[in-house]
Amino acid sequence: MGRPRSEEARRAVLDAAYAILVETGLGRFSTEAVASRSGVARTTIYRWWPTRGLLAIESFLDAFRAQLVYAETGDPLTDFRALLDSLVRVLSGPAGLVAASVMAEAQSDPETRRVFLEVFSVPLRRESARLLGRGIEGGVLRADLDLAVVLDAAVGAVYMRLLLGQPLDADWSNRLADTVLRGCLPGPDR
Amino acid sequence: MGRPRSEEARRAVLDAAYAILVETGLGRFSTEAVASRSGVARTTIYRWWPTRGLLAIESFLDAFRAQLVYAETGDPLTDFRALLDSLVRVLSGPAGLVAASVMAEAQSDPETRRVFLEVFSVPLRRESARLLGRGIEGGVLRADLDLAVVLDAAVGAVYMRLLLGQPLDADWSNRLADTVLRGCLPGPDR
Amino acid sequence: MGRPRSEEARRAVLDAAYAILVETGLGRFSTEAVASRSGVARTTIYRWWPTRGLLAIESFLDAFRAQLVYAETGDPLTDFRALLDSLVRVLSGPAGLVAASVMAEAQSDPETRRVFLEVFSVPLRRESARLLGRGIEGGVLRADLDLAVVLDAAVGAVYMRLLLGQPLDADWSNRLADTVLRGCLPGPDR
Amino acid sequence: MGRPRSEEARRAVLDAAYAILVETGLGRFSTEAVASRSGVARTTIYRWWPTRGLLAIESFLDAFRAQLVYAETGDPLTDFRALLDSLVRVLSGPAGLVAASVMAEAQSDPETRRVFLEVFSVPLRRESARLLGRGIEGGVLRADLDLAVVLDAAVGAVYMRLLLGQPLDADWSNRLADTVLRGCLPGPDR
DNA sequence: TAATAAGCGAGACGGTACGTCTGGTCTTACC
DNA sequence: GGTAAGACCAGACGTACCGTCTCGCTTATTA
Repeated sequence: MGRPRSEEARRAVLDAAYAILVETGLGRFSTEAVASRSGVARTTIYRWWPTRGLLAIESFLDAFRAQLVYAETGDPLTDFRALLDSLVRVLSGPAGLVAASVMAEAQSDPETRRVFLEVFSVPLRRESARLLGRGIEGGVLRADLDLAVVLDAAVGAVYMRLLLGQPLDADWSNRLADTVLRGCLPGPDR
Repeated sequence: MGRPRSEEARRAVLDAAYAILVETGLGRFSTEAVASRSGVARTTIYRWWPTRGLLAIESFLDAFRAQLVYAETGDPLTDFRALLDSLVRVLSGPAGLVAASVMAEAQSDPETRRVFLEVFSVPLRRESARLLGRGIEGGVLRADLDLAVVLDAAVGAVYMRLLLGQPLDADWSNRLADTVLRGCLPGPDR
Repeated sequence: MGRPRSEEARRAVLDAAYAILVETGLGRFSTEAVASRSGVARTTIYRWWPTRGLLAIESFLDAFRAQLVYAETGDPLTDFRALLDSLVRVLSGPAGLVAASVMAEAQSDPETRRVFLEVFSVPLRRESARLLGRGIEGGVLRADLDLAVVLDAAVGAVYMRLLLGQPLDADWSNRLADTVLRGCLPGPDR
Repeated sequence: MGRPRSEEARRAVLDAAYAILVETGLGRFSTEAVASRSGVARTTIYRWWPTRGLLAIESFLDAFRAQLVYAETGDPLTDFRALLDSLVRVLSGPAGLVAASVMAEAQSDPETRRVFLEVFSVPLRRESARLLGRGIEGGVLRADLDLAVVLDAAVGAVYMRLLLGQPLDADWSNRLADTVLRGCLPGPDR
């Protein structure tokens, strides 16, 4: 009952949060700043986003979702490359700063880490694993592939460059895919 | 001239900073807390460590240095595995939490990022690259290896698991080395 | 709109400020000390009293007001003596220390001086001048009295003894009135 | 034994202290500021002037002494007027700000008050009292004069205007002398 | 003429208080 | 019952000075 939640306020908060993260990073990302920028009262923000981290995550996902391409050409290797490339492309833009902010926040707030894993990291891994799995089934990838570790290496490289502030671009993304996939091809142990 | 810097105070500050980062992470890592725990005056801390991040880095390096093994058996691949394993072993302990804190801090303080890169990341890469380079010279690794990307993948995987709070252990470290090195061996492009 | 100001907090601050000034003088009169003694947050104090001096003045006036007697017997000379006596009596007590503190503070803060003049000094002079004016009208005081200077002499003597830490008592107050008024009586220039 | 005190340092400190008090008042009068302005080490200042107040007093007296005229024309009333005028003239200049600062400091430091009384206030009163005393002896002033109170009124008026930031000039000084002396002349009690 | 004792500049140290910023919580009025 | 406004307590921020404490260097006196 009572007055329904204001969608207007929700949008204003998420937009302001995203903008602040993109423009100035975590440093100036305070409830105070979001409130003043969005014109929404601080109390209202606290009501719906109990912690800074959760607000950051939501504003990130909100902007990130649907930007990631889960294309399906039939060729698992091509699809995997495309997925990696898509990830890199998105993270090289403003959303990258927001993602990095969320990971930083996660270091001091376990709840933020949990939600980040759950809503972003795990689904991404699941999809990637599915593609590689189809490669195995199709015989284009080694049957004894250590899937988890391959994904750690591929995705970890992206995260690392993001967090260290090193450039992410399509060329690098291709070289990453080359390097990772080369170890996944079938063939004799040399 | 003037009164010489107190080595005692320096040690107390670094120890307290390290302990706080290990025990409670960045959340409670304030100059205030370090001062009160170390018994050193807040002004003294500011005199030597102008920002939180630099204090975190120094306390991390101080504890990290010499824990990392740069062994040299003559076999570059074995040495590379040992280095990776050593990195994982150190980061799986308390120093890992401190490293993660520093990386988080680096997201909001460019100076922290710069120093972290300079004093930790770059030297580690340099050493790793040297080992792989010797493998190429010796013919046990492909001549056309994309060294930079291989290191991104190997080290990135470690960073990622660290930051996402996922376990780092010797078994995983070995599997990571297996996976990474497999793609580096010489052989026909398949 | 918004939450209304807490009268409780206001009282606690003024009382604590007054008590500190009385007990230890300006030396230990810090926002910090008032906050800790009153139990009111430092930020709340800053919200309402932007400077130390204004807080001191308000706590002084708050305690001083209504202690000063503006009696009216019909005889202006008697009333003037009573006013002077009343001033001396009040300033010889705890409020005297607070008044002295405010005057000291006024030496380094023009705003404090301005407010002190406006809310304390000027009204006191106005009332005194009114009494003496009625004496002139009634013919008991010289018509060519230099009112401003007479008040400078009468009130200045009180201020001076207060600031130099010399005793203020009824006997002295009477002698002061005698001395000042003697020069104000009508009579031939001798 | 040992190295003798540096007169150069002493002068530099007193000059700097005086200049600071004149230019910015007590607000910026810190040992730090005096040290940095004078080029003398902070420790050296503390060696010779244990408290702020004593430094202020010394720098004041140093500049004030000999500015005050104790002329002696033979006519005590004229001499008294001259003394008052001289006091007003000196205090209306830069030394006035310094004197006011010292009195302010005296409110939080009893030692400062004691020394101020001893080296400035008491000698001034003594000289003034001597002049008025000669007036009584000569019969130009009432024999039953309340000397202490007359001086309180005369000097107090000057102090008060100084501390309240009100102008001190020769005209006012003459009117003050007129007003005060009028009550001191012999004649019937009216 | 060397030792020595005090003065001095430099600058670190443990502290206190500053005035500001932000975090969360609360209370009130309005919608 | 949601929302805006804004007060409240709490506590960290980075800075300015405080008064004390080593230091190493300088300068007279005295042995």
